[in-house]
Amino acid sequence: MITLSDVAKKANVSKMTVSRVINHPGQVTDELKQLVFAAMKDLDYRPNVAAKALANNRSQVIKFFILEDIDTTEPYYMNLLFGIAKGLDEKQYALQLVTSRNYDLGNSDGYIITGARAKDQEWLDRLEKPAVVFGENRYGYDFVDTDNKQGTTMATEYAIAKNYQSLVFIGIDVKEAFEYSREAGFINTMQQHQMIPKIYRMANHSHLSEQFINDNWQKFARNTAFICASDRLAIGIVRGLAHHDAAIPNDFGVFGFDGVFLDQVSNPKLATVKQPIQEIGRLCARMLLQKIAQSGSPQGELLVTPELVIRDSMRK
Amino acid sequence: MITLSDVAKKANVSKMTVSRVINHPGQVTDELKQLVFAAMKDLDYRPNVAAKALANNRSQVIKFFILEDIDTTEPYYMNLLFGIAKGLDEKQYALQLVTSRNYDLGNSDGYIITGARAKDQEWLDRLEKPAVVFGENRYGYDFVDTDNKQGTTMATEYAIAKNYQSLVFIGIDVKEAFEYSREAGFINTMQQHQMIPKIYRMANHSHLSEQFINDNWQKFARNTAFICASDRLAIGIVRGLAHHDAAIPNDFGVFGFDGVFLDQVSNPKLATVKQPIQEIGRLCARMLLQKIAQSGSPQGELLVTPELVIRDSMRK
DNA sequence: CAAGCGCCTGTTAGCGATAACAAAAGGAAA
DNA sequence: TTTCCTTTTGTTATCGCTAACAGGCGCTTG
Repeated sequence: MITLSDVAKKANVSKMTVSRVINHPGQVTDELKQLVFAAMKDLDYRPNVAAKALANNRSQVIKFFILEDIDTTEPYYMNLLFGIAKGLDEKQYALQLVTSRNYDLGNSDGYIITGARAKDQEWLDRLEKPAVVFGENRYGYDFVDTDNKQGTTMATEYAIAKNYQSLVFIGIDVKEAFEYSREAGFINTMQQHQMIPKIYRMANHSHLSEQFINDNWQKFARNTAFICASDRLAIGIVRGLAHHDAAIPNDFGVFGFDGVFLDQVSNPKLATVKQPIQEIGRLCARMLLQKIAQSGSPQGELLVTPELVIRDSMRK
Repeated sequence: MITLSDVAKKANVSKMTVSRVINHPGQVTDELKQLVFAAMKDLDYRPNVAAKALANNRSQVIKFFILEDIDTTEPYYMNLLFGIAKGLDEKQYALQLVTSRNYDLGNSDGYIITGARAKDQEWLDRLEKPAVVFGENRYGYDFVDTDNKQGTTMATEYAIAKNYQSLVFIGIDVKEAFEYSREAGFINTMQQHQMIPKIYRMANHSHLSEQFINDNWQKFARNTAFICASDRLAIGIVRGLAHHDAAIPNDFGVFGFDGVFLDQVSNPKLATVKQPIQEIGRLCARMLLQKIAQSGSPQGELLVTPELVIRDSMRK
C-alpha cells in the first residue's frame, strides 16, 4: 500500500507537506505542489480513509435513517440512496442504513433522515450530530426536497392550457408539509384562473383511488383532469377510468406525481411531475457534509424544481 | 469519548486485556472477563471503528456494485440493500454504492456485486479483493440467490393442483442462469405431470406481455394459467386479460415472480413467488464478511427457498 | 529441585494520517 | 547591517486500537 511517506520520499519533502498539498494547498508553494502531485500520480497514491478518520476524530461514515416501513416504501428511495451515495463518495464518506429508531447513533459523523413525520420531532431534537432531512418540514430542520408547490402548479397550469374544463385534485390523506404544498400549488393556480378547486383525499393506495372512480363515476363529466399527489394514486385513477372505457387522454386527463418507476408500468403511461430524486440525494449529502465541516451550523432549506413529463395520460 | 483505556482503568487491567475480551475472549480468564464487561457496560463503551480499521489494516467498508442501469432497475434492490446493510452492521461495516464500473476499488475490504451478466466475467476475474455475487451464475463465483428453479416448480405445482388445464410460461428473453433455472423448474414439473410445457419469451416490460395477450388472445382457452418469470410480465398479462374481460382467476390464472412492490399495485393483486430479498442481502453480507475473515477462501453457493404468495390472480 | 512448558497478562511499537509547535528562509523596516 | 515579521517547511506527539513479543506464575517431569 502506498502511504503518505512513500509519496513524501519520492517528492523529497516531508509527510506534512504532502498532507498539506491535500488538505491546505494554499499553504504550499506551487513548485512543491507540482513535485508532490507528480509523485502522487506516479505512485497512484490513495489516502487511507481510516487513518484520516482517526487523526481527525471522525468516522467518515454517515447514517441514513428511513423512519418508515420499508415494505410500503416508494421505490424512489433507491434513487435517493444512489444520489446520497454519490454525494458522499466525493468526500470519501461511506454509508450506513438504519431502520429501527433506537439504533446506535455512534461511529458516524452525521445523519440524513427521511420519512420523518410530525411525531418524530422530539426524536430529531435529541440528535447530537449534524442532521439533514429529506422532505419538507416546518420545524426548522435543514432539508432538501422537491419544490412540491411548484410541481402541482406546473401540472395544473398544463392541464388548464390543454383545455380540460374541470380539474380535480386527488390528495394523500396525511397531515404533512409536502401534501399541504402540493395542494397549495393546485389551489392557488386554480384561483388565479378563477376556477373552482375540487379536492379529495385518501390513503396512498392505488386500489383506493380506483375504487374512488368506480364509486363516483357519474360525478365526473368529460373534459376533466385529475391532478394526483402521487403516481400510485394516479395509477388507480387510470385503472378506474379504463374500467369505464373512458377515453384517456381525450376525455379525461391524469397527472401523477413522483416519476419514479411506477409511472412506467401504467398503461397508458402516466404524465407525471418527475422529482429529481437522485439529484436531491446528492444535495442532501453535500448539505450534510458542509454542515459537518461547519461544525453544525444551520444550512436552511433547498427546494429543487421538478420536471413535467408529458406522456399518454394527458393531452399533448 | 470512551476509549479502551478508560475501560481498562475502570477494570484495573491493561488495554490489551480489554481488547482481547472483545476479539479473543478465549484467551482471558472468566474472572477478568466479568470485570471488563462490567466496566464496558458502566461506561457505555463503543469501540472506535476507524482505529480498529487502521490497526487491522482494514477499512471496515464494503462496496456494493450494481452493474445495471439504475433507472430500469427493479425496486427490489432497495430490499436487497437493506438486507446487506443489516448484515454489515452486525460487524460494524459500512457501505459504499458503486454504479460506474471503472470506479475506485480501493479503501474497501470486499465487494458485493449484482446485475452481473455473462459479459462481466472478465472484470470479475480481475478483482483483487473478496467478492460475493447476488444472483445465480455458473462460473464458480460465490453467490447467494433465490432458488429460482424451486420457485417455478412450486408455482407450477400449485397451478396444476388448482386444475388449470393448460399452463403457459412467460419468460424473460435473456440468456442468464436465473432465467434458465426458472424455465427448468416449469419444464421439469410439467413433464413429471405428463403435460406439455409451452414457453414464450420477451423483454421484461409489462406493455410487451400486455401486447402479447392482445395479439394471441384467441390462442388461449379458458382454464389456462400463466406462469411468469417476473411480476412485471405478470402485470402486463393481467392487464391484457382484463382488457378482454377475462375472468381472473376463474378462467385464467396468473403467477408472478419476485414479490416486491409491483405485485401490490396490480389489480387483481398478483399471486407471486416471493423472493426473500432482504434475507438474501443479509446472507450476501455474512458470506462476504466470512470470506474476508478467511482471507478469501471460496464460500460456494447459497440458494434460498422462496415463498408462494397466493392472491387474487390465482384460484384459492 | 531445577529446567521446561503452558497459560495468562502486560509492555512496546506501530497502523497512516493530522494538528500544533518549531525552525528555517526571505523580505521589509529601522 | 541588524532586527523582526511573514511565509514556508519540517519535527513531534497523538488519534484508538491490535499484533508481536516479553515476563510472571504454577505445574509437570527427569
